[in-house]
Amino acid sequence: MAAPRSTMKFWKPGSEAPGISEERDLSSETTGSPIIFNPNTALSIEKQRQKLPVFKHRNNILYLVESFQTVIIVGETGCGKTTQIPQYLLEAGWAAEGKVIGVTQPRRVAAISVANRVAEERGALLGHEVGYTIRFDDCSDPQATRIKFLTDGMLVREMMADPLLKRYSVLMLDEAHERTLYTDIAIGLLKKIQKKRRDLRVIVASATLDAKKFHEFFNLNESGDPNKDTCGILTVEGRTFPVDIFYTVSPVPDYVKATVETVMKIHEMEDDGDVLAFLTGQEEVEKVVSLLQEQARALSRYGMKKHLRILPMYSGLPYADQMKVFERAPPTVRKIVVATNIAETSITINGIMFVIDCAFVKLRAYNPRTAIESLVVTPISKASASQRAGRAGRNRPGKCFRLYTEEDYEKLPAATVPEMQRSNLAPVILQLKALGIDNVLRFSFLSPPPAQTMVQALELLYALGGLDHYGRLTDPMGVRMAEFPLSPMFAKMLLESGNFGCSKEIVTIAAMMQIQNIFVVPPNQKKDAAREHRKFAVAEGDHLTMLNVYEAFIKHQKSSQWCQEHFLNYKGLVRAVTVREQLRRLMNKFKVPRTSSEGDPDVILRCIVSGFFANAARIHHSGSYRVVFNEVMQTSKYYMRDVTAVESSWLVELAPHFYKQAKVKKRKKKKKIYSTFTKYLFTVLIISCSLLFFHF
DNA sequence: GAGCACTGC
Repeated sequence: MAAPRSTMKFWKPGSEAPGISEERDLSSETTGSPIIFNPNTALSIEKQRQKLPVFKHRNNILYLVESFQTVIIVGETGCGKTTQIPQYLLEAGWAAEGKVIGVTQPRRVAAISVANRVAEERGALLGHEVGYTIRFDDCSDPQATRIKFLTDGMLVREMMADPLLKRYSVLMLDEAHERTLYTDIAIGLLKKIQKKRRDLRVIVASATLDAKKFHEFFNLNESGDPNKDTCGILTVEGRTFPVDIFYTVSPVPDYVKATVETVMKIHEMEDDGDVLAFLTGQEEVEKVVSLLQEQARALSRYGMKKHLRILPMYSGLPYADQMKVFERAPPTVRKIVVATNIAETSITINGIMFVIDCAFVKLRAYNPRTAIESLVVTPISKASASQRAGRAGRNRPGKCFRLYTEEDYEKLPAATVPEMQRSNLAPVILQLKALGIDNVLRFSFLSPPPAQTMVQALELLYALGGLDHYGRLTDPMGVRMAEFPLSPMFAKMLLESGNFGCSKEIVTIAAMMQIQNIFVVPPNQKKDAAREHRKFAVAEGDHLTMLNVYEAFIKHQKSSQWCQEHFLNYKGLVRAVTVREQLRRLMNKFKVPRTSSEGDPDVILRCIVSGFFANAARIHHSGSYRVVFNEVMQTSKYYMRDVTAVESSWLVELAPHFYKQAKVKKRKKKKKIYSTFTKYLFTVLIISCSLLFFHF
């Protein structure tokens, strides 16, 4: 038998431009050397700063910020915009008289690492002149901090206390092209603030593709005379290496198999360099990893000099396993990272020279008709394809193998649909209302969401009691709901828990439901893990099961050893403790009585229904058995996440207007509530939950 | 009978 050979055929289009990536090199910023105060180091930091491409544009940037209310910076990867522009502004006096220069990031780690880097460049201790603010971690000083990095979600929160953001002279929205929910909210709100605060400057850092859209959005000049524009654009070239793009000769029938074959082909034909393969989910990643391990074993039997180290990467992977992808492989080993979309923007792995792109991604989608959010495998956008390719050119020239034809590439949409247009908007609308936006339908959205989704959200908020029938925020219920850093259903459940006599338990359940992957299932220990997990399971459902897990964790002194023995996510549980504390503080603020159900599950379940009544499903034709759920996931089938069985009479009792409405209106309306579930009744019936066992 | 892209407050 010969060593396995690949049959994958690729070709490289003659005119294809190298892959362009829009992202900053986060890893080099995080691994920057520690601060050493000697003149040589200071000099070298200064020299390093001057070598960055953005330095040439320093005066121009300052001129633009002086002249325009908004400046769009098209900053390519590695140009230094994130770390340098705030410092230029500081040096030019934009942080005088106690004002602050704010820079937002979509992700927490990015906010921390960039703040670290800038503090280091200025020879400052983090948290003084340069600081950051993320949830649970405020490393800034209200008096001393001049440059503040924060998550965009945090900026929106700050607007609740300071609607005109008076402390800030300049706000820079970094990575705006990613179009996360909170970046888009911040953008809309900043435009509104700018009309009242002519002195406030906004800098939007974006990729080429979106620059024009941002410009049109922020430009308040209606005269047609470009001299009166209030928004300017500047492009700063980046510093990346060229990436050769290869397409398959013909369409690929199975990208999982094709990924394996392409990895082997690279290993066989190409020079040294690590490989990064993109797939859509955990299952595909593990499948490819195990197929590759088989192939690698076969290869080693033939005495190949170079070995393969195959590593999976997805967010549900235990932390220690995730860290393995960042370890440098010895020269005799080629590292193969098989990852989900986490590797597209959230993490950067050094040393990648080859990228394999399957052309798909799992994205959240929202169906306003059924009010169901789901995860759907979708073709990626051209912007995404280019971002993936760019992952091969960070340290030296690289190659990207696309598992699709050039013709199919041309058919991909230019950009991914912004999150704002594919999410449940109830949390967004509650926030906007709390920020004083009365007419949310007329809010200046950069990309307006579907009207039906807005109406759906308004209806839900009304049913929860957060809005009155004029659509105004209710006081106190709506006002308080908006203050919780949770979705409105959770907030309602928490605020009602005192009345039900179970606030102690409910606050734990709410905190636990914010943590993903509480239960760890290592692929090679599935049975052991399931056995341990079953010990926590209760018949009532997932919510009480999670309560069990949390209470056991506390009982065992939050021991990481204990977590390991029971296949529980230690870091997740520690986070649940912190989240719980924050929620508890808010509940104290709103004087929600501290009560305990003292072991009676019914009050807890009724309280859950008071928040989640809109997420009710019947799981049997007889209609006698009902569940409430947290989320619905659509993969190959529909799955519900975090399910608990409830009495159907509770739904009518605890949400009379919601369920009466369904009865009074025509049959059509009634159908609307249930039909989505009855279709796949059997799926829901059998595979609906993580630990709950239904006995039929 | 056995699944879950990725963030964020």
